[in-house]
Parts: sequence; C-alpha cells; structure tokens
Amino acid sequence: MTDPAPEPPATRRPTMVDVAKAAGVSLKTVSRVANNVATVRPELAERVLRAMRDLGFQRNNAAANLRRGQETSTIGLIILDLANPFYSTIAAAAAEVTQRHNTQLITASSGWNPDRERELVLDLCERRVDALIIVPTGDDQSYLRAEIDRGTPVVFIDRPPAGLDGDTVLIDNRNGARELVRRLINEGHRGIGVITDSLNSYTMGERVAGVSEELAAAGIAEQAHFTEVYSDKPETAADAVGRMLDAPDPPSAVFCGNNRILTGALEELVARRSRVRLAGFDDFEFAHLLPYPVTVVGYDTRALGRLAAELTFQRIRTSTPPLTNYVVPTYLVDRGVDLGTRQPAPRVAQG
Amino acid sequence: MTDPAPEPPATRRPTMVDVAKAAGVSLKTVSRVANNVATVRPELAERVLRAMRDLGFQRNNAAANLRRGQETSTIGLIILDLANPFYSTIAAAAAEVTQRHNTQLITASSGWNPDRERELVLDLCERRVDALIIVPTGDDQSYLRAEIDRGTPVVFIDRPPAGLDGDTVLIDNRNGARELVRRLINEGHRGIGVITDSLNSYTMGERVAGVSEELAAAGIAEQAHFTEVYSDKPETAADAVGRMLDAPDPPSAVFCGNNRILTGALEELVARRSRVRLAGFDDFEFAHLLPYPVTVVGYDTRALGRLAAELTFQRIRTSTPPLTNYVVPTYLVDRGVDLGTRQPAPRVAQG
DNA sequence: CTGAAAGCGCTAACAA
DNA sequence: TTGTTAGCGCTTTCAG
Repeated sequence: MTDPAPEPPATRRPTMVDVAKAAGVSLKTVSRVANNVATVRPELAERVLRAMRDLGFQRNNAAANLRRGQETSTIGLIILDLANPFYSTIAAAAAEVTQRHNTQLITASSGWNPDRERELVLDLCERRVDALIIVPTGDDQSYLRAEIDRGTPVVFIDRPPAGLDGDTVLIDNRNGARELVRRLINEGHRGIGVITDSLNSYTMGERVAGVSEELAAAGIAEQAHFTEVYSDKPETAADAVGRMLDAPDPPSAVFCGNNRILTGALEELVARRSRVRLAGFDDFEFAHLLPYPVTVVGYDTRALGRLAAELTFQRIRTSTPPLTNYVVPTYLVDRGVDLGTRQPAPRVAQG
Repeated sequence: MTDPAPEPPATRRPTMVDVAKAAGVSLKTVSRVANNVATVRPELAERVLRAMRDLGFQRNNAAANLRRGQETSTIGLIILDLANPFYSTIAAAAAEVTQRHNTQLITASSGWNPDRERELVLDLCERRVDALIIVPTGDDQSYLRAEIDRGTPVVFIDRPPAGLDGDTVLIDNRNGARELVRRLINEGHRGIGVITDSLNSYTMGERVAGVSEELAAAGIAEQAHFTEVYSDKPETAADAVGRMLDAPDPPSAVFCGNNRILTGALEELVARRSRVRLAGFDDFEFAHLLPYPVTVVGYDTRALGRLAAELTFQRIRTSTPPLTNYVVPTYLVDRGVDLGTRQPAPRVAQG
C-alpha cells in the first residue's frame, strides 16, 4: 500500500546531500571537495567529483556565504545613468577589476534621484554586498554613516559625498577648465562665452570655478558672458550660442561645460558657418570627426572606475586606513575636422 | 570571576533575533513585520519597527531566499563588452525593466570569449539568479541545456544560440541590409563596394547575406566589390576604401558592415575630398554630426534589452510556453553634415 | 582522513 | 494574533 518515496522532481537542484548519497560519502566530504580541501583521499575525491558531474551539481553560494559569515563576492555600483557612455565606461572599467577578484558587480542607475539612491543602497546592503561604489546625487549622503561604521567600504566617484567624509575618486575639473581657458587666452581671445547647465552639480560648479579663476587671473572677467541652460537638449545650447553671437559684443570664443552643450553649440556654429573658437569639456568617441574644430578637456574615464574598484578591494582587505582621495588629471586635445570656409549652405541631418 | 557575557562587537549586523529581543517579542513576529504580514497587532508592529530602526536592522536577503526556496530577485546579463555603447544601451534598457520588478541585474562581459561566457554562466547559476539574458559568443551554447531544463529561463539577444534552441531577441539585420542596398540601387549606383569584418559572426553574416540577396535581385552582383577587414581599427577600413577607390573600376557607393568600419571609411573619404556615396550599418549618438553625408541602418537598441527583459519575466512567471523569437525592425536614416566641396585641405585631428 | 552534530539568518508549518 | 519548532544548503566545530 505504501508507495516508495517519490523521486525528487527533475527540476530540483541537487544539493551536497544528494551528491554525498550518490558518491556514498558523508556530506562533509563533499563540502571538502567542493572547497578544494587537500586532505581528502584522492580516490574519494574522484568519486565525489564524478557524482557532482553526473548530477550537475552547482554549489549554492548564498547558503555557503550565509554560514561562512560574510563575503558575497559582490560589489554594488550605483551610477547616475548606465545609458550614458561616461558612466558605462566607468562601470566597464570597474567590472574588469572586480572580475580579476572573482567578484561580480551589480550596477544600478539612480537616475539623479536621491531617494532612488537610498533605495538602491538599502537593497544592495540587504544583499550583503562586500562594498559599494557610488556616484552620489543629491546633497546628503550622511545616511551611509551607519553602513560605513558597520564595516562596509564605500567609495565615492566623480562627485564627493555630502554630509560625510569618504574615499573619493574625482576628475580634476577645476584645473582642466583653467588650462582650457588659459589656452583660449593665449590664443588672443578676450571676450569668452561660457555655457553651462545647472551649477547645482559639483562637477559643473568646479568647472565654472576654474573658468572664473583663470579669467580673473587674466583680468578679463568682465568681458566674459556666462549663460546657464536648463535643459540638456542640444537645441537649448544652440539657442544660447545664437543669442550670444547676436548680442552687441559677441564673444570670439565659447567654452561649453560638457559635451552635450558643446555639440549643441557646434550645430549652431556649423549652421551659421561661423568661425568662432569652440572649446569645452569632455572628449568622446567620435569627437575627432566633428565637422568643426574644437578643443576639449579629456581625462581617463576608465581610470575613474579602475581606481575606485581597486581602492574598494584595498578597503575590503584592510579597513580603517586614512581617507584616500584620488584625482584623475585632465589634458587638452584638439578634435574635429577643419573643413574651412564652404560655399553651399550646410545641411545638418535630423539628429 | 565570571565576566558578564561580552556585548556583540559593534560591527556585527543585528539579526531578527536581536530585534526580537529588543522589542520583547518573538522572532516570528519580527519576521512578520519585516514581510508586511497584516495580522500583527499595530502596537506590537510599531514596537518592532522602532527596534529595527534603533538597531539599524537590515534583513539578510540571502538567508530569506535560502529558506524561501528560490527567487533571488537577481537576473544575470552576459554581454560582449559593457564599454561598447551598443551593449551598455541594452544593459540600461534591461535594467530599467528589472528595476520595475524589484530585481537587480548583474551585468558581466564575456569579451567575445566563449570560455569566459561559460564561467560567467556557472558563477551566476551558483548565485541562483532567477534568469539569464545572454549575448552568445562562440558556436556552442548547448552547455546551457541542463540549466534550462532545471528551470532557469534563458533569453538570447542580438545573436541566436548555437547547438540549442532558445528564446531570442534579434535585429532584422538581413532586411536592414537589403533596404539600404535597394536605396543605393534606386539612386542609380551599380558598382557597390562592401566592407565587412569577419563573416564568422552571425550578425555580419546576416548583413552580408542581405546585401547579396539584393544585389542578386538587381542582377548586379558581379559589379560588387567585397572586402573583409580583419581589425576593428578605423585605419584598416580606411585602407580598404582607399584600395577600392584606387582600383581600375572603383565603386560609386560603399556599404560598411558596422559603424566602426563606416567611420574608418569616412575618414578616408574626407581626406580625399571624395564624393563617393557612403552608407552602412548602425546609427549612433553623434552620427548626425559626421562631416560627410551618410545613410545608416538604425534600429531601436533599447528595444533589444527591454524585450529580452520582459520576455524573461514572462518566462519566470509561466515556464514552458512555446519558444518566442522577437525581431526588432530596422529603418534608414540620413546622417552627417553635407558641407559640399571645400577648398582647404581638411585636417582630421588625431583620433 | 572522515563524519556527526550544530548553526548561519531567515521563513514555513504548525501549534497555542 | 502570537510563538515554537524545524529546516533551507552549506560550513564549522569537534569527535572518531
């Protein structure tokens, strides 16, 4: 009357107990083999390995980590937007480092939303990531205090945290801006237009501060035209440049705070067949093919991700050393194609 | 003589037991509160929540999942290279969908290495991801059979798997190529140059097949010049175009298999101040600013990631429906700036 | 060298 | 409504 114990459903994953049964050894021996403990008789080990292969055994790492204490071999990376090449480059560089440490990276985008950032931090902490790398947004990261005290290394990247000290890896925005403006000044420009987006962000604030410092040093601060655009659509920047050029005392050079503004401005200059000097922040993949000569501030984006990840592993190893702050240097590059003065009205394809 | 039991070290994370003790309730009540089970007296729940806040409690999700069975709320995404905007766009779109499902995405790059792909799959399976989304590389994904049978949904993206059937989300490469070639033919071109990289990849194979079909349909297959380049450096493509144009019977139009080849070819055409018709695959962010008119085959890259992720959740919900194969359509777009014939020798900045 | 028992932090049964 | 007990799959004592 009693049926034999039904076989476990085909879908169930084999556990170490199953492997032990199949190999005719104890659970512990299987565990030892799985962890490459040397003190197992080769013959037994062989039998266990065979059983593992036959059953398609895959250790449940969550269970192993649970018992073992910590070390999930997972790091959380919170960036602003993975669709943005700047951040995806950072993510790729960081992933390359974590990969070498047999650690996976969980990359999530906060989308410039501080609440979302907090949610993500919480979620990642509940997954017990070994460390966090964060591009902070908003003006308060003090909520991380508790987590850091609990021993989770946190490294900030691209922007420093607010309301809290922490390890950082930043770009030398201020110096980059200064160098670029110095270059324009050396070329003889005096009336310089400056187009930025919201100065609320640390990044843009630093860049503008660099511009201002250099203009002040040259004593030509009053001849500058500062404009802030409130949308990252290229047309907005195009309009801004247009207005500058149509003003009574137009600038002979324009500094753009980032590459979106730069390309927007460029479209306007191309359309006007202008020869105004164009320069700005951020190098990018096809910048050398822009249809207008530009000088841009470049930097090693990959270094940001790489340094942050390396610093992270350093912290995982030995905690509570002094705060570390890396600064990635910038350099100037000439990009774009100088096609000279042209006759036909240029056509800019829909973009 | 007996010291009092030492307090747990400050670093230890509080568990539900700690919370229960602090709130003066049982472990299970804490668990219920943590899981929003409604049947807890509000007053007790309040006490528990307070204790949680005071202790800074964060549930250990690994432990919860372990006990609960499956569902780690994690999906694995294996792409070829996160640093490539095509793949990071896919990752971003997929992440957006998983985020809505309260699921984190672990994105890893195989770097076109089939062994690495297998390692990553194994690692992700040991983490018990709920599903896998894979851009396959190499010519054998049959090793995934066992995993799929065990119930892990696997969706393939951009390329179909080999040695195995599976859900796929692909681009309509063949038709895109056909349409573009048809356009060139309609414009009157007969001698068409075709530059591709290694035809070993599914993607390029499909594109070239589309080109060939259309050329054959027009009866001008013999007038075509096919060239395969073996490096993805732009100069290689530039050289290839150069050789085509210097040949006895140069093409009047050139079809490039991807955007790296397209930009490489473009550099050569700009340098020669050529007016050869240029066209190719892949639209990209700043394509509308290329200093040369081009027509490219575009497609909704985000749709790839989005559809794959959505399909994945569908599969997690209800397994073993029939195989699904999405095909993302393509379209033609005109890009680049037509600056007409120009006088000064163009300067292409270092790139 | 091997195994039995305990327990990581949590949830699912089953009482009370 | 609340608590008790068992146990997820694994590793860690500690005996054999």
